[in-house]
Amino acid sequence: MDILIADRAVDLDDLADRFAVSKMTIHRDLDDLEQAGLLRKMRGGATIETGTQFESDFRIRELQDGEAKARMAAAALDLIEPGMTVMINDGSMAALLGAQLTQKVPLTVITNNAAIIERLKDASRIRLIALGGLFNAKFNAFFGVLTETVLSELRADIAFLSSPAISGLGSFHMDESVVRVKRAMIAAADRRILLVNHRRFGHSALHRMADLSDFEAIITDAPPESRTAIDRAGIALTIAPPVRQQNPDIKETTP
Amino acid sequence: MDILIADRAVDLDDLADRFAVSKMTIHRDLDDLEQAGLLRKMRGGATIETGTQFESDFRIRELQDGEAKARMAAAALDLIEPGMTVMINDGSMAALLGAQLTQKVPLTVITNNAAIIERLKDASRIRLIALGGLFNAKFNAFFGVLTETVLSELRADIAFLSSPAISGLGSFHMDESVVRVKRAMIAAADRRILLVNHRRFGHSALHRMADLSDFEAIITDAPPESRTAIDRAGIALTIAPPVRQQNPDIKETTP
DNA sequence: ACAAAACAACATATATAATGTTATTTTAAT
DNA sequence: ATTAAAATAACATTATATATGTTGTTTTGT
Repeated sequence: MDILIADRAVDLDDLADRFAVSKMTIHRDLDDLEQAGLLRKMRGGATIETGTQFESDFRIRELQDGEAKARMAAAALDLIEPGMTVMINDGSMAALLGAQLTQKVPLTVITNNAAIIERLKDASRIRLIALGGLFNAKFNAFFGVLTETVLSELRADIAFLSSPAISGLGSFHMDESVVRVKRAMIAAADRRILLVNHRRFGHSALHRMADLSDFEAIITDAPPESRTAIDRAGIALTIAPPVRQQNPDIKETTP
Repeated sequence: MDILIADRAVDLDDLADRFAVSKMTIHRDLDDLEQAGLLRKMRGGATIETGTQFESDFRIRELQDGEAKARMAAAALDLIEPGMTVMINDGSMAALLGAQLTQKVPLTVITNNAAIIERLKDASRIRLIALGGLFNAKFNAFFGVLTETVLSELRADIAFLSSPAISGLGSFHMDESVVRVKRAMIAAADRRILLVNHRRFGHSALHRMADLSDFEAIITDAPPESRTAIDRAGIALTIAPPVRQQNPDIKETTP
């Protein structure tokens, strides 16, 4: 998917070559991704599915930058102590962090993220408070008035938010109902942390979600260039640097 | 679990014998079941978990009477028309009905049942409103103040409730927070239907959940004997009769 | 103190999933 | 219509995950 997003199209023979597998395997994998609606198979390769603007689909996003996300999740995990009440929003980055919460039990976890709910349901020593609401398949989470109402009655020690677009010192989102829930989370938490992938910098979107100064810290894998404005504004920045692919002992950190 | 429910206790050596496996395998399996809270390991065997009175755990129940449940679900489904807002509570019976809701789309479904949420998440033409709350692993659903609060702001055309204990003209439940959510559902629906397995008749429990007269109809697979009192009280009763086990073409109806 | 039971650690077996191979069918360009 | 590349189907192979068994050691209740 990374290659496909970068090049808009991939060649089947080339993929078989790169990954050192047979063409049949590539065929099967592309079939699966087509089935999931992530690409369109063409004779000799595949192209990105039309309508999938800038990697906006969560199913694509969760296949991207797995390594960097793991680093960011680890950095976020350092801020969590057993006994805390932790709030986490929608998104694949958040889902990854959510899955690792079992390392910090006992914990109370509040989330509208369906992936996290499913994952933590049967975890021991985790009080799981699911935020209900109207299910949104695109973001794989629950939103709406119900969600916002419930959030107004809750309080968390720390909230982890993520954002698809960072521009200047603001965070943006394309969906109004998502923004409202994120804002409700910001209002319901004592400490607020923003998790943001380097790809998100320099993008904007219709709705302003928050100012970066609303957050106690920002965890990112962004390269130095993107961060100067933030540094200047004096916002704490934790960097989980993108990992050099050639390093063989990376894999041990992926779960 | 069947043996355990029948005999109240099982012997480890005996189990290894019956299933023709090593004692170590029995040890491990019993460990898993203990972990799941279904039994208590004792030296030389296991006993049924205290508090698990009469097969009360949903994980046990969902292994029982699959066929009768399918019939009851079908009867319930007849009451649902496309376009309705349907509310469904916790329980394995309810989960089975929930899974079949895709046959009546478009539909708005409101539920606190984790199995139904998971199942209907990616169903098309179903607006899924999940009731949040504190996750309860025993009942595989969400409960608590949050759930009740949210329910007070919702309204459904029809609600399907289930009950673990029917005694006389009353319905009972052992868990207070479950009762509160079920009551909130009763209050939030225009029409109310009770689904009740024949095993549940003649049992009672600490908390009264509702009077049978609160329901427009009761769907059951109970034999005539259990129902005389209900019939006399003039409550509508739909019977989905228990299926004769010897019929080989039963299985095709189980999903 | 001592058998029986429980457990841990490793070995083996079984089941499941992923990948590869080969033969056959489909496809697009001539 | 012909044909070579690509796609597919069916089966073989390999890898991985899961379940079970074995052995030796520790714990437990009498």
